[in-house]
Amino acid sequence: MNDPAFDTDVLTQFLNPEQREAVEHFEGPCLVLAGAGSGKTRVLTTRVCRLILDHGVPPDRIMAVTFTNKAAGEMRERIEGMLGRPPSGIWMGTFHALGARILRRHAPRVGWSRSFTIYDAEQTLRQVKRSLQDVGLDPKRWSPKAVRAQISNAKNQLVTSAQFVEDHAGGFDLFLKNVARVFPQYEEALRTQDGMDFDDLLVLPVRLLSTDEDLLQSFRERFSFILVDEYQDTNRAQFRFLELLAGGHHNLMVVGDDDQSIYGWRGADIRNILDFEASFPGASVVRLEQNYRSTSVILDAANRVISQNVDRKGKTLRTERQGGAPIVRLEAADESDEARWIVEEIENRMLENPDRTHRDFAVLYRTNAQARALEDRFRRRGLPYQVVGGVKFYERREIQDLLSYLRLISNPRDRDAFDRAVNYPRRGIGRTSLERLAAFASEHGLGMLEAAERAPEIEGLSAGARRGLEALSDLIRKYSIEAAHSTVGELTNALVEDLDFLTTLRGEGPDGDDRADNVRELIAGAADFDATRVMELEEDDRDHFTDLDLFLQQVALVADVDRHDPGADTVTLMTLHNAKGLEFPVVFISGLEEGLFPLGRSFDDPAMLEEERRLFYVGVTRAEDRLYLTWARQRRRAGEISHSYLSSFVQAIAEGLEGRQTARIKAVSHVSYRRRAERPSAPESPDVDLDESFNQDRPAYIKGERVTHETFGSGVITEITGFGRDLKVTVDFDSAGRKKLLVRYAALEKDYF
DNA sequence: CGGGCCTCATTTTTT
DNA sequence: ATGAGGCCCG
Repeated sequence: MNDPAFDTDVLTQFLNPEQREAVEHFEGPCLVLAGAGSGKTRVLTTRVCRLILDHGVPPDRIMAVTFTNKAAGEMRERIEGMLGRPPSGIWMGTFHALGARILRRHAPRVGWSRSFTIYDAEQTLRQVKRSLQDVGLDPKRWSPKAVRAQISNAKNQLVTSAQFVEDHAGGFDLFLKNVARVFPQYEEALRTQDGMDFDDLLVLPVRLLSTDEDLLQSFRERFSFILVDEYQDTNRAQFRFLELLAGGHHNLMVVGDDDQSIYGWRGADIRNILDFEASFPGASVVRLEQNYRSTSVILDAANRVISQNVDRKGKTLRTERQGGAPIVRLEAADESDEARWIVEEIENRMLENPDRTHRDFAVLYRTNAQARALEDRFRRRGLPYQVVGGVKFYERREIQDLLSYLRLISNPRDRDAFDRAVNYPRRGIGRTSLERLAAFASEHGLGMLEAAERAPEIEGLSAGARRGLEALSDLIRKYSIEAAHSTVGELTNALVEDLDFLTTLRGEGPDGDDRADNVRELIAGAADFDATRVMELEEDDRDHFTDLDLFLQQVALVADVDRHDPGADTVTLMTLHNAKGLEFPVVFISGLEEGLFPLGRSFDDPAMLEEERRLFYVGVTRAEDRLYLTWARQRRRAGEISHSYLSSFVQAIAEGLEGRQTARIKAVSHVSYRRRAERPSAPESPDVDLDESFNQDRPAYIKGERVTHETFGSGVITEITGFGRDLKVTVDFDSAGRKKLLVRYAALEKDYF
């Protein structure tokens, strides 16, 4: 066997003194303030190895919390590489995944079964809607999304529904009063369906650990060493979770960067990291300020940006990579002009430097909606790309439809799954039948599926509906038996055949083939699924869950970034939030316009503006060699064209930028315009009058006039209604027939022939 | 009961 | 512009 001491020397010999100090930290609390690109993953993994090799800590006494499942997987691999064997027994994952894992064992102590279902955002929203209706509130009047946000907020602050009712039921805020009505009903509904929302995965373990002294004790003994990555993005519930687990021994190492705290809107509390030393007295603090990623040009810009923030611990990154290519600031006419330029620039860079491949490039943006214009260009140009996030695979309609069957097989009380499955594919069961079924179910205290099994007893059902319900319940029953001894792959495939799912999809019009492809991808994913890899099961867990249960548990917790494939040779397109923790040789940050980034809503709140600035900082520090900051003078947003000017974030970098313009800008720009666009006198001014050439496409329309539409072709205006931004025209198109169009959306051109 | 048409909101970021 | 959901009619 190897000599452990030798191993550790090898592991630490390339670390700098600060990194080594962190790695060699043994017991007690420790805060590692790790700047971007300072090698914190390396520190974390090396420390885990050192605990195991030098201090003889068994791997199963270690818990490591990461921000994404992917990060957990990578960490596991690196540890395995250093150790020369898999670190079996170590608990590694996101707070949510670890919480779920605890609950998979102990949920019965708080009122759920061990095979509870995890509801994603969509399912949660529909449950909120049902709950609104159940307490007699109109979901059209009280936005289910706002209610959900309020409930989620409360949970992340560890406020129970009872507490919420106490605080708000008698208050003056009508919205909060209504939430106080829905909240308890929502909680109860989830529990009777054996379902949990994401927040429950944090809240319930905390409840479990703070009410069950013996259990807490056993967990504290089990996990003698706890490591947390991305600590700056933890919220109240997560803090409490750590506080409980580390409460006895205080062997807690947290790694984070207050300058990269970007999840305040999700309840993350930057105070967790700023106040760590107060929360855990005697904590040692290590600062990692040596950056191994970026050139000094990029790092200087990053430092300049973040130094404008007040609420921070303060640190300055240094790098040995002096100099570097200048940061390019690009001005484009609109979003497609911007996209076109980015695509061309990537091609040029690749021509110029044959070592560059597509995977070296990333295009980042503030909002998912911006992906569209970019994607458009990439596709047209045939440049390989992958979009991370946006329309999530598991949220696609056809995937949800198919999953609803699997979910129903796994948990027959899943109401949301029932609602979906019963309606798709159509089987002659309509609204009236479902109302009858629901009435029967609540009358007899049954779930919907159980009620469906007793369809023959239900009054007033049509023969067709009765047959349909029986068919559904037979199908689910058949597969429930099947699930006990089949793999998910086999099960899913058989189900798709049985339902004739693919044929149904293909018959649904132009998207049908795409949707069928997605379903096939899901089947392939299910076939690939290897239950033993999802979680290291402990002995008595193995026979407790079916393959299907485990598959669904995993599906519920995968994030978008988890699906990012860094090995694929494609350009990566994603939001700045998703880019956290990643790095690329060449980075484009697009849409750098005041109002978009920073987002307009943050203007009146200094704390929000600081968070936006941290987000920009995160973006800038993703770049290794080259950084591009692009913006467009006008952009379609929410269907409307908005005019804007360069983001104040870019203006703050000021020096050393290489200013460039697209060909289209060069063609129309004049000096007076540019001066105003880059240095606006006041944020509210430069709306409409920026450039005359951009306002010419607002002609007055006249009845009888001929116009051309991009897709409908040529036609004659027959009617004009509304005015201002609601101006509508009715056009008789020569080939497309009569259409009513909103002028501000439809790109109509006057036809002069 | 189901399909088709109309209306409405949507755009901040996500485990 | 686009997608989802609601409403109406066959």
